[in-house]
Amino acid sequence: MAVGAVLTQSTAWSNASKAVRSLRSAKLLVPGKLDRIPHRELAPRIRSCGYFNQKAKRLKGFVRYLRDRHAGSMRRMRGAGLSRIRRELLDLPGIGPETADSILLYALQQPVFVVDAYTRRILSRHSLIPRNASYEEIQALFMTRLPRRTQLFNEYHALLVAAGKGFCLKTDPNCPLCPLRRIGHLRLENSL
DNA sequence: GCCCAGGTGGGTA
DNA sequence: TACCCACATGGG
Repeated sequence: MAVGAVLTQSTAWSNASKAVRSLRSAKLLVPGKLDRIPHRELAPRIRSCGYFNQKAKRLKGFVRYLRDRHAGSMRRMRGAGLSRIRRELLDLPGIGPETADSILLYALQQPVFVVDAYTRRILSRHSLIPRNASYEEIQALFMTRLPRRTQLFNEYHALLVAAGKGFCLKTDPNCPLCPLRRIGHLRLENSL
């Protein structure tokens, strides 16, 4: 999940998932292996997700951090505490807030809301946030209004992505699972 | 052939 | 602070 979070940066998941499968088939989805493999061998492996030279460096930066700070163990990393891990991740080159929060939510099951381009676009077009709202402002919007539950944040993010892609709304505007209907439950109208 | 995709960081004004 | 741009491939 952490590798996928880096590889999908500004890239369709369909392309990132090919790169993840390539790493898996080569049995490289192991921190120690990624740490030791030379850049020149790693980069071609993840070619399909684009920006492969940058992303190879970012992956190696992440596993080096995992090795040095958390004994190479995602389990140990998880035990280190949410705010500390988030700060550490943001200090890594090529790991910004969305990638850091994706790792926290999806790889470490921490209750953190992931804000992506779809989230920003949807809220902005419904005048729920100003155009220049910061990542943290948007994140706080959700985190102060929803129960802090990993599974709930996970589902909300998935629904926003679905809404962003135009799923559901186009096919059935009355669908009870319509993402925008769910977001309406947040009572965001008076926020920010 | 053109446009865009679930970012990030460095450069410039 | 606010843009602009490089990074790069694959699919519609």
